[in-house]
Amino acid sequence: MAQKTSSHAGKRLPNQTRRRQIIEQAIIFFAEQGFGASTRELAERIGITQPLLFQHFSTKQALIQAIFDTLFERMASKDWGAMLHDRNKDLRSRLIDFFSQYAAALYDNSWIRIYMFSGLAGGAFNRLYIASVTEPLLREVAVEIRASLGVPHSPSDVSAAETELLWILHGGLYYTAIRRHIYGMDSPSTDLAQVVEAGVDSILHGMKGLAQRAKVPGGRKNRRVVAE
Amino acid sequence: MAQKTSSHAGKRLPNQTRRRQIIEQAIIFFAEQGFGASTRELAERIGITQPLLFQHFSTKQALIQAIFDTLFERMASKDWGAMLHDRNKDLRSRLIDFFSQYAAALYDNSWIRIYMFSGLAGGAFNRLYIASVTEPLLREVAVEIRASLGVPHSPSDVSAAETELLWILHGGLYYTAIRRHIYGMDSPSTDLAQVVEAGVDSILHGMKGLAQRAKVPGGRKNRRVVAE
DNA sequence: CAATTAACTTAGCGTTCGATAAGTTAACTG
DNA sequence: CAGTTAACTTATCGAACGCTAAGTTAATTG
Repeated sequence: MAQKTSSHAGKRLPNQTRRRQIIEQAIIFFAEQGFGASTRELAERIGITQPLLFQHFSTKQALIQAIFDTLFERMASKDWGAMLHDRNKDLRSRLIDFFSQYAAALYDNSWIRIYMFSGLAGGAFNRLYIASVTEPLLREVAVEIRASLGVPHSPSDVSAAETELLWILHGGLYYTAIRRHIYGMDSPSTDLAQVVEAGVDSILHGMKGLAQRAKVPGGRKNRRVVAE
Repeated sequence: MAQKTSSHAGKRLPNQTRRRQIIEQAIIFFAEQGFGASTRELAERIGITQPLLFQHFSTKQALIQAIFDTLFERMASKDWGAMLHDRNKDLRSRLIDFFSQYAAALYDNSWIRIYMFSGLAGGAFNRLYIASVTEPLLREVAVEIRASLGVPHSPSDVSAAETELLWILHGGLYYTAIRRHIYGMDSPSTDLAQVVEAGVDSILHGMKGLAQRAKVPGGRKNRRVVAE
């Protein structure tokens, strides 16, 4: 009764081709509906019957795992680091470029919604991604900033406070994308580039403060002062 | 097998008391499991039978709506604005206090998880909350910062770019909480207060920059009064 | 204490879910 | 072109879902 969504009708596809097609459509489908959505509706959208899904993936969870593997591979294989180390450009331009492109990729291709669904489900996917992609990238950023400030800039020199500050920028851009594309709030008057620019400038100043403060041993651990 | 979570066993409760108990437990339960979780398991956790839920809420969706109403009321009734306008403290202290407490409240009481589930489900809850709570608060923050910079500081003077910069800080803190409490990544070496402090300092600098360079031509809604 | 009310339970309905088994047919091969 | 393989469908199972109807029992009232 239901008709296929694919370009031409019920062709038989080689095993691996069909498998890849299922994964690609499942990424889009589960990103929209969440992992609780039914395999029947997914199959209908692909234009196949539901039991065929289980000939390529033993369980629904196995299909979801294949989605994670695919997305992880896709994001981890990109080379954002190169953009950061291009010394032909000044640091500020490099950072703006890096964060602009990284922020754009974060939303693209259903990544952000799958990522949020996964985090809420409690699996290890997010921790794996953060530990092996995001954290190293932010550390590279911190190293570049420290280098341009003329302070020691081996990876071990980066303080936790500096990393956290970069996490604020990263998370802020992340949340900006969520607000626009998940919550459906459009901020019409500013574009992403402008936001990234202002964010990078702010964080650059903050990093400078942290780096200088770190030189002084026993730096300021000020508690809030409610004074008078 | 499962025993009631309440203090003492199967007492009969007056209508409104039971209703409130169900809502409170449902907040915790759905925050953990998502709205796809079953009403049977919720009932078991409360220590009642499942059909009793439907004597207080006509449908599962009605219960979820009651959760939204309760959480919205709880968050919107707090008076964070007062903290911002306390001129006995300097601006920086006020901002650090404000963002510290707001960030703490964001995670507390299952708020952040319910909020994320809701956003992904596509309802109007998040847009409503942002428009009536978050946006006004950030605008108040921007007004206070502009006031301390000696530039025009009526609410209409706040540019979109300034709001977006504050959104980065807000989103960054939000995402920090997510990372710690949803993804289960603990950043042991820094506490939230220190992160807020660094973030506020960075954003204060960024806001100063934006306010000064505000008369860039080509801006859409930028009717800037600043002369220079 | 008997009668009434209201809180709560027991039993079960129709539907949808993930998953399986068996049968069908398109595509390849010699 | 017959035979084999592999891609795909039909039909269905048991479990879990939201929700309902009818009965039971604790608390209240005169």
